[in-house]
Amino acid sequence: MSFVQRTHWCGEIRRGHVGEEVTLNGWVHRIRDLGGLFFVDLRDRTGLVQLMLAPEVKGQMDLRSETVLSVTGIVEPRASANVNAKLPTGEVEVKATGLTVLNDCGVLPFPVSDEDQMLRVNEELRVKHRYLDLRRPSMYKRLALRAAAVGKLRRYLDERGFVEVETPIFTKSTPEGARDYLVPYRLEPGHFYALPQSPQQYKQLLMVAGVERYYQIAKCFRDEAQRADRQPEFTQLDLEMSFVTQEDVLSLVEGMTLSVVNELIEEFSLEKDPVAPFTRLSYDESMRLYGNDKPDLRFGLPLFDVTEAVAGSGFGVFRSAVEAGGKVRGVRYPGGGSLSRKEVGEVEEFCKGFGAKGMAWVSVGTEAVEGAVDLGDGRFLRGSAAKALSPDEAKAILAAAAAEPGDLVCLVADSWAVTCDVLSRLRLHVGDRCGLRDRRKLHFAFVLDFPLVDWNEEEQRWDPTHHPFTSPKFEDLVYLDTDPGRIRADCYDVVCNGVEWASGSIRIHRPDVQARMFQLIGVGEEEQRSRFGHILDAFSFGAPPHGGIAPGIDRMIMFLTDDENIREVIAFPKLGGGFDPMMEAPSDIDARQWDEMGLMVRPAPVKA
RNA sequence: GAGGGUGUAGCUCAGUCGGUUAGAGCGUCGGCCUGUCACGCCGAAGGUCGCGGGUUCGAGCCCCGUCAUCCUCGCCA
Repeated sequence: MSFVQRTHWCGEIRRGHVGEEVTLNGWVHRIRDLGGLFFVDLRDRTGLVQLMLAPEVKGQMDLRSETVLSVTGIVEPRASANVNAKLPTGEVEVKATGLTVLNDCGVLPFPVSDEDQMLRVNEELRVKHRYLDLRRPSMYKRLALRAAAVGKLRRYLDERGFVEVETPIFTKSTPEGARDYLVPYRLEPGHFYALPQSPQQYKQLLMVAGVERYYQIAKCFRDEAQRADRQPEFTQLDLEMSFVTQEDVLSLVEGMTLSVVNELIEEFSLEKDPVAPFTRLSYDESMRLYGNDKPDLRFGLPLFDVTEAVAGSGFGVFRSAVEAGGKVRGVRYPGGGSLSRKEVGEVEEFCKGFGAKGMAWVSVGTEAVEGAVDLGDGRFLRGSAAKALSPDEAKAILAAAAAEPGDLVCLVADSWAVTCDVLSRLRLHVGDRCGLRDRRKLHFAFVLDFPLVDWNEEEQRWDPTHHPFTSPKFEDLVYLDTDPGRIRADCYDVVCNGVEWASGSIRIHRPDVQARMFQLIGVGEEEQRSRFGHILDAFSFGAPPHGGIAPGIDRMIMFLTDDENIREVIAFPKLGGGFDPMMEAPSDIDARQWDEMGLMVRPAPVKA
């Protein structure tokens, strides 16, 4: 079928086009039928323009939402009273002279033209009819933003001598980390390919291959439970460099991020402040000040530690925690002193929900209200711990917390790990409640010097924190036999606003160091051969020193769009169980395919 | 694997203490309307109250089970 093709885009028609004949192609966004006059907002991917159809032009044609049109007409100015200030094209309209319906549209499953209502429409329905959902300008903008982001990343790296290399999707299972997605191998039933959880080994092999600077926009596959920010397949900017130090990798990724993100903020008019150079902090600092390895640095409220000050306290909860080798740490809740008992109870319940045995609290005021303890310096203390603490202890806590009158000071006494976990979450919770997590800010930071290994209590062994090829810091190798937990790695994360964005490391390139690493994490020679033989072989042929990093593309877009759900930034996402309601995948296969693959399904085990 | 929320018209939701024929807005269909832009006005159609079982004289509502979905914990080197 032939049709008249567009001479202009809907969204670009302006006063300057008045008098011109234009042809537009697009979808009917919305209709206003006044009987003798018929208005259509015509939409293409660039925007909307109003068409005015006289009765003789419109005729008996059946126009409804999402009908596909080719329209020819004259651009006319609107009378000042009729200007629509909400539209960039609102000063003009196109008076149609010719109109062709290119395709009709059925009754829609949801209101495509109403962005407000679409915010509440059931997700499953949106994903099932994704091709309609993506017609919305806000969704198209996400696709365009993502494409621009990937394009800029590629350009940035191309200009710096990186080579984009594709690595296989059909690869080998490495039973570690996440569950693999498996693909049956027809020629040898019982053998399977695995889809890559990341191209980690390939990129290191490319360094052995002398590529020196590699990157890839890489799909990664992990068969694990879903979360708001996790999909079974997701995209990373995977990159690796040879003959580099940690500093080289960091400065590259920082420069790239600043350049690309700031250009996107500008070009897409995103409601974000320009991104500043990255903050740097060590893993230890991060745990001490924020309780986790992905701090939200948009606000302060660092955790504080009063273990020393309350070690001999009359407050039994604190004393016994310290005697058991634990810590007493806390976080300040600005203005929390005005919370009711019930509200403070809710904060305590929040803490208990993450494993705290309880939460002690004090609040400080300047008036001698009933039940308050006089600190003798014009300040008065209330709270669950107020009476049990000595004035010196109380003052030490207030000083450590930097508490001002009116603040609530929340304290948790427990093991180091529990205080970190509970207080890091409480800090974010307080940040939310106090409105400190500013949507305009993107605060990027490097977290450095992660431990090389951590102790796996269940298995009674050391596990790699990152992966077995991560290089230890040379100067820390002296702890290898005496205190492996103290060895730091040349390993780094980029975090943004409390979310892990990128993770990378300098890799081990010396066989003797690699052998000691395997020894430390309890991987014997036989297991090394079977699981890592190919890469160890490769390293024996002159592997250069190398390292890399892999930022998440989906999350990068989420930062920029303020989406809290990763589905919003993926064209065709899957639902919670990994199900795609549009394609109806995964699906059964036909009998012949079962047969060809040499597969059968075992009956489900009977539940106990 | 565990916990919580949701499930009523095409969409978004209301539905009182368990009690008459399950409602509203939007959309759809029909009619009217020459300056609308969330057009307006009049009218109509449209329901397996997720599914199965139970309690009850009577269940959208209570109970048990189940399915789907969302969020969280665990998990994700």
